[in-house]
Amino acid sequence: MVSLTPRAERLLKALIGQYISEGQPVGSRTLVKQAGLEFSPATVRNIMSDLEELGLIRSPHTSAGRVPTERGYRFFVNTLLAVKSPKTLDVASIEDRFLADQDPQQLIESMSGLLSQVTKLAGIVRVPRRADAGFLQLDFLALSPTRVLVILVTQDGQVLNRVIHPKRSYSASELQQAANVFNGAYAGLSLDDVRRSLVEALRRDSEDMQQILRSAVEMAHQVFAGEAMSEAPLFVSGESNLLAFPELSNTEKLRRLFEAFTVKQDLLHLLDQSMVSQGVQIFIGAESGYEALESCSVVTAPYEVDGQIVGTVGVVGPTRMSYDRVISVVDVTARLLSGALSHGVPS
Amino acid sequence: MVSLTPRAERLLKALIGQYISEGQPVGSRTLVKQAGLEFSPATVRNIMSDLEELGLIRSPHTSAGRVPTERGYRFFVNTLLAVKSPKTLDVASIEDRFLADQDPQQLIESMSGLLSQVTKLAGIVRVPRRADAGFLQLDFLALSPTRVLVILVTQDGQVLNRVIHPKRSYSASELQQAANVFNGAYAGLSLDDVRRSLVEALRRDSEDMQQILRSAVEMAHQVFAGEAMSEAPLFVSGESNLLAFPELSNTEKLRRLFEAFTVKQDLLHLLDQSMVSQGVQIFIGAESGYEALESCSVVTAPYEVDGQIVGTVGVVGPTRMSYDRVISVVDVTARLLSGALSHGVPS
DNA sequence: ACTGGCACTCGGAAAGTGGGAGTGCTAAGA
DNA sequence: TCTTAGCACTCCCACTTTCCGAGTGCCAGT
Repeated sequence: MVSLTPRAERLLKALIGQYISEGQPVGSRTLVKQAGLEFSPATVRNIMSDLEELGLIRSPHTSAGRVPTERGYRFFVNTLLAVKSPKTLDVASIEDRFLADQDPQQLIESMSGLLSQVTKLAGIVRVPRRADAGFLQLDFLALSPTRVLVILVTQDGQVLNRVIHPKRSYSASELQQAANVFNGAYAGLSLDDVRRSLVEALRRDSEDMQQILRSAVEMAHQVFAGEAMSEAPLFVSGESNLLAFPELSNTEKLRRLFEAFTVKQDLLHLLDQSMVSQGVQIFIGAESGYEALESCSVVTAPYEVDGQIVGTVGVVGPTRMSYDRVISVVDVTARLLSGALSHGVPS
Repeated sequence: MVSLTPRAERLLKALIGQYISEGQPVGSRTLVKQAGLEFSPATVRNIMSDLEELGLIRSPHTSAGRVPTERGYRFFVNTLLAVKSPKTLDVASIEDRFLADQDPQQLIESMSGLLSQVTKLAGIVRVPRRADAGFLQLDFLALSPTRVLVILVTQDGQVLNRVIHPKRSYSASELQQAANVFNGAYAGLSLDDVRRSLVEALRRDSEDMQQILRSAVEMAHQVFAGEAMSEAPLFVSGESNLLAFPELSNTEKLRRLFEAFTVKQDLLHLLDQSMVSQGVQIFIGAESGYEALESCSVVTAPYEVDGQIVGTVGVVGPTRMSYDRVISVVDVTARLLSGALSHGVPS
């Protein structure tokens, strides 16, 4: 890690701050005026020259000012950024969202909208993978002689349902009994394990299985094999906020970016990375490793249920974003979400 | 309605076709060559002049070719467009989507993605308003002593669920009984009517109500009053396809448009309009009445369940779109969807 | 070590230029 | 009377030229 003189640090910080708020290359004169520095433009130029050698800033061309490089941003967030305690206004508007009593699932999904509204950037949220959730119970509900509603509930309160058309019709009590037997047999496993067991059970096709359990397994399998189970667990909101940034108005870049929002693959990988460790993580520009995100930064923070990291919330915006504010917003959102999820949702 | 000589019609049709495929103003010479017309550019110019007077085409400036006006497009789709029977390729790729056995709800929602993929434009779908659906049954499922899962099933197969925290804990059999009583009391109403009845019942707070029904009403009310009931019933997919069109690359217009996709209000109104009558409807440019859609056209078609119109599918794209193809795709999608929904979903 | 001064560079806006595509009009031909 | 060839005209667009100003780097003086 580079180390700078205090003066150079101060300068860099002022420059990045100015560039973030204005979006224009910053010249020595402007910087002196704007930051109220007590030395002259010429001195500033010398220091800038040093910073440029270190790769922290660069000039778009000879007679423009300087703009931060990705490395500059990185240095900035690593060492210069006093993580601001979030504006009370922001916290209040975030907390408001948690007052509404909601399903955990819905609450989590709504976080992307919340983040995009507060930051005016794109909000993203990675929800817990369904397949990893613990199996709580299954129920069969007869809708009509040919249609049965299968309801799958996980330990963390997610609910999945699907209407199936069983081979023969079942009475309500048969269904009840099937559910009971099934729940007894698969209690405590993860959904993924249950799915595997079901496939196994069907493959063996053993005659020794209770008739009623066999029916339950067949019906349940239709739910566990369904695509709802493997759906990409990623939500994005407020993409259109990004249209406001001139540095992203390059049509081709924009296309790539929106493509990434649609395909979700890359973002998902990125969010998976951020789930391995705690606290806010920041991917600046090319650091994410995905071309589509090259002039963007991603700020993420994982959230937990009862101490276990289960997902991530975050924000995507141009590299020129208010890192201090965004970081604190993402951080507090993740914390509040963890809190709301961990001690249940009070009504 | 204007009437044109056959020759003028032919010319207009060729011009619009050419403009749709190339996106450039069309000149007299180009038109003669491209459309293989047997008269000269000069004649074409004369006819164009007439068409311009009628307001069907216009020149962006003196020495450019002509482009269709909205009125021109309107005339085109109204009288010149032989509604092409859809390409077998398109139909096949659409039908493929229906093979997968799905929830009606999911099937409907997936239509927006389907339409956007097939047309390379933005696909939209208005799903049936939950509040209008017929109430089929309600069930209570104890998850834990303090949490009860309420499952609401409508006659058309939609399922809505929510976890609530009742004041006191109920046994499984109590819940069962409560559900039975409730279902008996409210059978056959629409969800909206049920909701109203519940509010009423709670307000009267009558002592003469059975204790068990009263509990059921209280718990049910939490579901019926929830925001899930009033959620905007509109899905949009493939917005990013629209970035490919140069005529929409104007950043401000684009912002407006994407804003409309996010807010949904305006689009919803538009789709509501299209639900009143059968068959494909087309809103060209300003015809929609919404500024955000000013250089866009919207093609919609309602879909039905058992002869009742319940929602709409559609496509949003630039006014310069392949109306023939888009119309047939939207039409066949709506038909296939109606079909799939009406005789149940075979597995 | 800092600063004022100064020559230099370069991008971007403004103004000028030429070419080409397309038009409208007119007059001649079918 | 309708069509067409010819022609003058218009106007955009792409290209160059010019000019200005912001900003730099360097040097010499404090």
